[in-house]
Amino acid sequence: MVAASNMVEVAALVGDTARATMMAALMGGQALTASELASLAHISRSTASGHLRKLVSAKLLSVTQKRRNRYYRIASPLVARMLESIKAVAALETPARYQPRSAQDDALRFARTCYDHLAGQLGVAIADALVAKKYAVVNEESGELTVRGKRFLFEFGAELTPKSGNRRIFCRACLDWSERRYHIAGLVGAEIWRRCLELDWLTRDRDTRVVRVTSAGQNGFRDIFGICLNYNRRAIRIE
Amino acid sequence: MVAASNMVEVAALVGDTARATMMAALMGGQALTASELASLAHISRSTASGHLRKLVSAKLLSVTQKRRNRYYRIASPLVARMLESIKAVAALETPARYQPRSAQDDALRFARTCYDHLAGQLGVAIADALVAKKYAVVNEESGELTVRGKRFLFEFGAELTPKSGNRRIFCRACLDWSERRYHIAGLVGAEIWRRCLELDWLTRDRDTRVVRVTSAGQNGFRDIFGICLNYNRRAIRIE
DNA sequence: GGAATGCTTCGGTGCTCACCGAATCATCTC
DNA sequence: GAGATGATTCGGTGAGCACCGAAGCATTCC
Repeated sequence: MVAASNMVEVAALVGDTARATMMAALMGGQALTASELASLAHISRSTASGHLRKLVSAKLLSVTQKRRNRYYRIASPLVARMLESIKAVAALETPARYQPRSAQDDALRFARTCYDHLAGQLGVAIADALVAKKYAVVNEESGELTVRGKRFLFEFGAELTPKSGNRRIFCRACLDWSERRYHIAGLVGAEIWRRCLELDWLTRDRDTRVVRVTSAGQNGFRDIFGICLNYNRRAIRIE
Repeated sequence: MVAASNMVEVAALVGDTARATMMAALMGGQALTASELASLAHISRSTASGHLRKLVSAKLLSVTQKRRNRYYRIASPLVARMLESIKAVAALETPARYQPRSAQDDALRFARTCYDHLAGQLGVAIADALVAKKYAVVNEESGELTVRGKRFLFEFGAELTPKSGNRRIFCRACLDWSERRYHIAGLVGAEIWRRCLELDWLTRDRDTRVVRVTSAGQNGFRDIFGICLNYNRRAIRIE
């Protein structure tokens, strides 16, 4: 019924431990360099390079050159969805030993770091809240702060004046893998994250990118951002 | 972030031409024998047997023994969804050459044969219509006709008296792959299909399992079954 | 019981592909 | 320009696995 040829190629690309490990590492939405991916997958740089070339030419990954490094990332939400669906089938195979593991996944979905800013449900909720209050405009691959938004974040304690000589992008929309919606990156995103840590609203897990909300954060997000967090149920409501 | 091991195994299983061909052949929801699958994939029976054993033990396929034959089928909707998502990614890879192919897929989704009865949106709509009018009870892996349902189908022209010595299942629910809902199989399903052909409501495509609705069928399904077909948009509404 | 059919197991062959190290290319720093 | 860093290309090696035919097992028909 189907032209299976391409399907086979795609599945075969995922069906290798080294490649799958690299793609799994990229599932958080972060971009990583070839060397980082090589060491994560425990293979030599040359081998990794070959794998990455195949993955890019099959459009499973995309690559952007930045300075001397080449950053690889998942090419599209479609690819992420595919990897998730494969994972879902794989989870069926093993009886029930991986349930605790999935709790970790849930935590990652709830709140995690992406580079130097927040992602997951919490990251998306913050972006939504800023948009709802007309503090920001966030659409496909671009983001902007309104004047009122700049004042709001200044009062919140974010330092939004770019350091001299720093060409960093001010505000950018970053597609959230697990939510398939946008959260805020760039200097604005980084400063929100920094300030949340400073205020003890959030803490990081050791060795993972999981972010946890303190009770101070629970109150703070509700009072300042109008975001109601229910960590147990992983539900987020914007008032 | 993920235990990639099983994911790799699953993807590697799909990442082989022979296995993928066999699974693609099963995507219609039909069950096929080992020999049929072997010849479809152009491999020897022994090779096919090995592949099928792996696919079953990985729970991608399930197998049921019936008489001398072993019938293989897709193990769960989750697996079907995974294969679809892989196909979706594979379709991205090639520019736009496979668009016409997808029209064929749409036609299969709309109406197709499954063994000797109807499947696809049309098959599911008929099952829904019979349930809505309390002519049938259809739930997981079982189906039943009410007394009024038997009268209705008798008046429709279906011959529901089983031939003597025939142990065929009378009415059975059959999970529709593309719709993820049930359509009606067994003698009842076969007779509905036979009568629709007899009335010239439906025609088959040559060499495929695609079923097309004639204008007589368009009227008939609306007047007798209360099913409104809009083939262009592939939408089905039950009045 | 004997023949036919459907499927699986076994042993052996050959090809594909993941892997590495060394060399090369490209970019950035001093 | 020299040196450092990041990434790729190339040639060669080894292991895994798809494949087949022959033989064996199970079921059904005569």
